[in-house]
Amino acid sequence: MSPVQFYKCLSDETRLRCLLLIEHEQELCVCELTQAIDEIQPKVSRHLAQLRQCDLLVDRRQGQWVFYRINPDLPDWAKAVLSGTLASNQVFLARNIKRLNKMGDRPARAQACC
Amino acid sequence: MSPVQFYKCLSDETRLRCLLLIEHEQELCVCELTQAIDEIQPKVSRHLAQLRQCDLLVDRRQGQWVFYRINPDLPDWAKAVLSGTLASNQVFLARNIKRLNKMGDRPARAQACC
DNA sequence: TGGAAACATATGAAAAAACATATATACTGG
DNA sequence: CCAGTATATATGTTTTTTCATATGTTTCCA
Repeated sequence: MSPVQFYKCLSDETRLRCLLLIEHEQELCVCELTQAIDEIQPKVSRHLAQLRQCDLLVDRRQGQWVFYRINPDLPDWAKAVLSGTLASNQVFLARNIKRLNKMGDRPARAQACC
Repeated sequence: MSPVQFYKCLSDETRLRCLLLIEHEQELCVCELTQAIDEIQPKVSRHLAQLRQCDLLVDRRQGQWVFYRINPDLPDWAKAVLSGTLASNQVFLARNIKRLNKMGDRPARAQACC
């Protein structure tokens, strides 16, 4: 993946918040992200699709939910950018994490399986 | 500086090449960058101005040249992103470094001063 | 069992906003 | 004046957003 394309993905506020929240929580579904960043669902869904198409995220469906997580095959330098950015920008995400934690009825994760 | 704004700066090919070249060389003037990335001067100048306004670069005039370098006051996480990206993307820059090295009549740096 | 209702997510299409570019022109110091 | 650099404007392109709607999944009850 080209570094320009990678940084384009991080250069939108909605996408960056989604990525860092997922980095923080390991795995989140669309409705959790929608709630956490307080945007309408189609907007979130579109940005997630873009991140998936660029191979920054992978998804899995579990029942009615689709869970997204960071693509484990991302190059190390890109993973390091994400974890470093998360570690040094807690303030940027604080409001979103608070909203996520206040959310009721969060879908239960099934174990990865088998 | 907000992480979104920072990554917006890295999300354009011209800007990213300029930044990484400067990271690699410590300091470069507009004409060197113009030569290295093979773009017209106003285009390079405009992107450098943007990087300066966002506090990613600082400049100093020396005679007829303006030299740019990475802003030493950048937060550590941002510096780490730049150096990590440079270290892992040599291929991306190879052509530009070659062009820079083949350039004749490069302006001499005066010592920082005094 | 079948079928509707409720929920989660994705997508098509159109409008709005943001961005990058080229050309021409202006500035600045020697 | 000249070389190097910066800026303004107009233009074209990409990106983002929104609304409406489609698809897929689960629940529940006749």
